[in-house]
Amino acid sequence: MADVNARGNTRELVLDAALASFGTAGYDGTSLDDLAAGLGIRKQTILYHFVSKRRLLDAVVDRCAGDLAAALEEVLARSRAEATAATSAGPPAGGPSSSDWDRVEDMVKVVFRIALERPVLLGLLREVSRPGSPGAVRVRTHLEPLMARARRWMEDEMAAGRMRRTDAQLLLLSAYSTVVGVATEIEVLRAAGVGPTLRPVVRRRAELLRFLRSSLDPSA
Amino acid sequence: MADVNARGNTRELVLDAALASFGTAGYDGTSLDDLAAGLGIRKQTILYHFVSKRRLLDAVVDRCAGDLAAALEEVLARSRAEATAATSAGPPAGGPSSSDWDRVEDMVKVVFRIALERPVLLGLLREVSRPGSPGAVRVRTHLEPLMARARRWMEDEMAAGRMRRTDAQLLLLSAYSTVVGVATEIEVLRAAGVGPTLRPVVRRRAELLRFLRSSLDPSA
DNA sequence: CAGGCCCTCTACCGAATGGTCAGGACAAGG
DNA sequence: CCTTGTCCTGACCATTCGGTAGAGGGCCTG
Repeated sequence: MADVNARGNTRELVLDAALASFGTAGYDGTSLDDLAAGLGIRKQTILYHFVSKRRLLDAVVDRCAGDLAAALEEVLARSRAEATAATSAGPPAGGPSSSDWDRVEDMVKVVFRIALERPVLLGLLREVSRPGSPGAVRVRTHLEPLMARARRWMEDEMAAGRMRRTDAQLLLLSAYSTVVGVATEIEVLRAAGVGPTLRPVVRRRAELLRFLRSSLDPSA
Repeated sequence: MADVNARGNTRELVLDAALASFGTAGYDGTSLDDLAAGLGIRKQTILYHFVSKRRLLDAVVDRCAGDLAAALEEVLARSRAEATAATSAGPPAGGPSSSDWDRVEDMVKVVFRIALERPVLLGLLREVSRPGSPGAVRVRTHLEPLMARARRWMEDEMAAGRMRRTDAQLLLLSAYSTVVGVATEIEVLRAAGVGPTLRPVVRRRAELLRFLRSSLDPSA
């Protein structure tokens, strides 16, 4: 159909379409022929850029994970800058863990914002988080370093008394599955005819933040 | 493999295996040949009992929905009996809506118990709640009457002032997607190597109950 | 024993799928 | 002009899939 191909960006177009299809129809439910037809292209072109269907999925996962990691990295850097600015401005004894909490909150917020702005991304995550799914290992290798890093940071903060003691990994996994669960919720709502309502998503976010706060805030 | 076929229950065996496979590998990811091979049976035997793959999915959905409906019906009947017993024992002006709330709580509890005892059932629900999935319409036709009934009941209670006024449908859908989301959470946890921990599920249940209470309890 | 009936099997089919191979279009550069 | 490399395509292939046709066997009833 709309083969608006300005030369050279075929790869990107394929990645976009593949993300959408994998996220909605699933990996098995996506055929390379259909994917190509939707782009006004032949299947062999897809196989030229990405050697196999499996590698195409890997590429899609890689790009999404890259986007996510970049967004997190950015908010992390910004948050860190603000934190140092605040601590250099005021005395370090001002608020013991408020900047920690702000950072956590910022992370949650940016993740939810991405989830809302690019729902297909959540669809892919949901699809790929099924055990045994191809690409499950791929997404794990992407997420594991992030998780490990967050976990180390949290455990450091706990050791320093700026966070309450809890099972950091379980907390992180809980937060993760909340976000993935939002994908389900959006789909359920849409299937029930309810339009893209913001309320439930906001509620989930508030729920997650409250849960995190009650688990982490030392003054609770 | 273990073709322990005591004659006559082939149908049930197929239904069990199909539920497990549909719930984990998905509809597209399930092949009739594999399904049959796992039962020490030929694919044509499956097609004899269930005319087509699609109808097999329908049958699986039907049975699951039947089980769920039966469990709900049972707890509903029991709860109703207790309610009438309580109101006949004490004066009707005793507690205005406490039995209402008990009923809601019982329903939530029984659903979560089923979710824990038969996780495959949740897997199927998760798989089938994807829009465009075959069987999505089937599960909708099963769930819609239940939903409509619950909604009417809630709206009656609201009109009578025994429940707080809210969007009943949105509330029900939120509860529904919470339950489906539990499936995701369990899978995520298992994929991360965390054993079948009870805690997060219990936490979700508490969260849902709190949300429902805060939305419905008139004394809040 | 005959004749259904229920259940399962072997054999086969057409369609679709992921993937291979050789080659065409075309721009860059010698 | 010819070569070279990039990008894309048509023709083809092997496999797998869901589904059909028909035969055979156990079993109950007449």
